[in-house]
Amino acid sequence: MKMSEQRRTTIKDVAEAAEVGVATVSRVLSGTGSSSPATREKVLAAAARLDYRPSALGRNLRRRRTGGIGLLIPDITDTFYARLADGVLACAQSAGEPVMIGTTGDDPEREAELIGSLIEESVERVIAVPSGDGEMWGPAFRAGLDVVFAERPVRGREDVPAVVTDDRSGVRTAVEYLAALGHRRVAFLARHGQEQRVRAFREAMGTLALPVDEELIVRARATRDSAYAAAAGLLHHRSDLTAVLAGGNLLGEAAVLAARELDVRVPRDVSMIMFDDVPWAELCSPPLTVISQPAQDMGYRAAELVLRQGRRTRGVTLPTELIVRGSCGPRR
Amino acid sequence: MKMSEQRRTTIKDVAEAAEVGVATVSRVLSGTGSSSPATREKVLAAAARLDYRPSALGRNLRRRRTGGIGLLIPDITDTFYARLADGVLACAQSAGEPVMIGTTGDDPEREAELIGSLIEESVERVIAVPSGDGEMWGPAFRAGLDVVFAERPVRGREDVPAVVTDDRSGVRTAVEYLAALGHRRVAFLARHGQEQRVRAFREAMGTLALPVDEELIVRARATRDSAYAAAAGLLHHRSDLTAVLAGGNLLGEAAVLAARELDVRVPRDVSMIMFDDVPWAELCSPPLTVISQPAQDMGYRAAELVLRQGRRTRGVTLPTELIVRGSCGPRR
DNA sequence: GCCGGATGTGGATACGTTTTCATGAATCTC
DNA sequence: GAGATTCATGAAAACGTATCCACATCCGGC
Repeated sequence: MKMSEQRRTTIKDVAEAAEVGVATVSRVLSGTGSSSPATREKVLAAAARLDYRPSALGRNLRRRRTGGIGLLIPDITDTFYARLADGVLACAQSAGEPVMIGTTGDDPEREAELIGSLIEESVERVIAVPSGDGEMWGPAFRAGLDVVFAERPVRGREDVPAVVTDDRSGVRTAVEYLAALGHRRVAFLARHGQEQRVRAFREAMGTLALPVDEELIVRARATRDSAYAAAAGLLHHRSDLTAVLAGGNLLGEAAVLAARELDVRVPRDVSMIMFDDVPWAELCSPPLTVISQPAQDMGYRAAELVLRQGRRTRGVTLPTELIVRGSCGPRR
Repeated sequence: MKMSEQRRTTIKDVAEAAEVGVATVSRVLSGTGSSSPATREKVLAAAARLDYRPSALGRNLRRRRTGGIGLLIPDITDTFYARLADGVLACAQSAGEPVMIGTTGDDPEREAELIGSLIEESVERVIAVPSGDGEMWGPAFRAGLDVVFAERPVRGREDVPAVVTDDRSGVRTAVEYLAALGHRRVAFLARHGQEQRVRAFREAMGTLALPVDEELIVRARATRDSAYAAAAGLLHHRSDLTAVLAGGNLLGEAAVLAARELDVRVPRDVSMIMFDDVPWAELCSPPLTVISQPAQDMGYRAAELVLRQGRRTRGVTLPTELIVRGSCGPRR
């Protein structure tokens, strides 16, 4: 609702009330330069009395940059990205920095639009889960943005710091765990863009001398429908598989759902293991064995990186952890 | 990463390139006022050639307001609020408006800080799930913000439009459903701040001539730990109850978890019904019967309201829907 | 007691845009 | 065809801040 428009108190008002110049007020309030204790006191008192809040608008224009950080994620509804965003917010808010958020839906075009929007707003610091390839980001770098990638790097942009999970180690742990249970026909349910994990999967299978059947590597788009279709197709047509590794919580959800729908019993008929630990993994029956990823931490670290972009910094790789619950059993 | 600083192309550059005044450029580009087709053409060509993007900074300062909308939610990790945020983002992005997001953790103090931050940034339009009472919002109204509340209204601020679910109808539907199954000892697991639903619960029970036992109305804070403690306490100490109504998905999750932990079988020992439909409700066993709320729609509607705040508008109440799955059975 | 440096201060400017206002040209009206 | 009206246009002002620069004051050192 709208109230009466009353002119906002500006730095000028404070200057008059404190009987000093605006420059002095600015210096005192921003802590730059020097000022005598007496005037400092006067200014502070006047500012408090008038309930003065400096306008970010004026400051931004003068500094030619908007404070705060921009955050671009594919889907806020996916708990993984929600936790990532939560980490970013935790760090940003404790630093008093506002956060501008946008969802790309994993669509490079929308990503490009959002990047443009950030440039227009002169947001200089951006954390993004990139969906497009390097060229979407050309304008961003040309505009001088400080970018940190999260979850995935962008090939061809290795110079941009990225905070990612240790995909190779995570996948290897999962595959080794399944192999130890006797599984040989392992399927990988991946999202488009998870090529890193697919490569790691092939590598891990190879290392353990397990057969890599390319038909058991299925890709889906980042929607529930697409994930379900992929999972159902896999379970329906490939009855020789004995274990499924899902590349993310959406894929895992789809796999559990499809298994139930097709009367495939877990873990008796097929074992299941999923990337990303989520609250419902404990709720479904049997509880899901997962490779947990520190999503919130990932966001927090990315925010730290982008906030102190002073010194040249390389990316961070965060560890995964195998959490054994009840969805994997010995090969039938 | 940081690239070389090159002066951003301004409206002045475009004016020179097009051999017109800056005022004309502004008019053409913003579509205000009138201009001859010839000059319009020249300006557009020059702008395109220079790849000009108007700076939101300058515009904001001139207009004395930041575009876009501020969004304040308790917890982005709670899928309900994530879906709400998703709705807001969907509407805002299709209108080309940036969104500044903040999480309050249901803490009035943090909420007040975030409100202050929004005022400082001159964000004029705000959608909020309020945690504090009316007085937190005093400064916001004094600063002339356009506020729309979501999910919950604020008592004492009935003049502020609010987009809420039809709590009374939702609760009544749930209670009637349970009553029809023969349940009489029904517990309500509520979050602090859900007093509206608690009142509706008492009312519905009364209408059906069921006993209202205040000890069966339990409140928790908005964290998983608190929710679990409340649910476990309820199931542990009150073995005479035969049905539990959870006021939100966090509470429902806790109830399912606690029931499993305490070997309480659903629905044989106790029936369960939960506010808010979430993906995992279908995954757990038995699948959870829920009162679904249109969370994403709620966000979208709130965004619509706050964007066309031209004419005085009242709030919106959205309907709920009972989705029967497998977690409710006849009274044992 | 004069000079050089340090220190505190305020006037003025710039940031990039939108909008008001005045001006000149073009079109219309009777 | 003269006056009235519309139309397109650009110069200039404003938005609120940070910072450069010049000035004034004060101090210690010789």
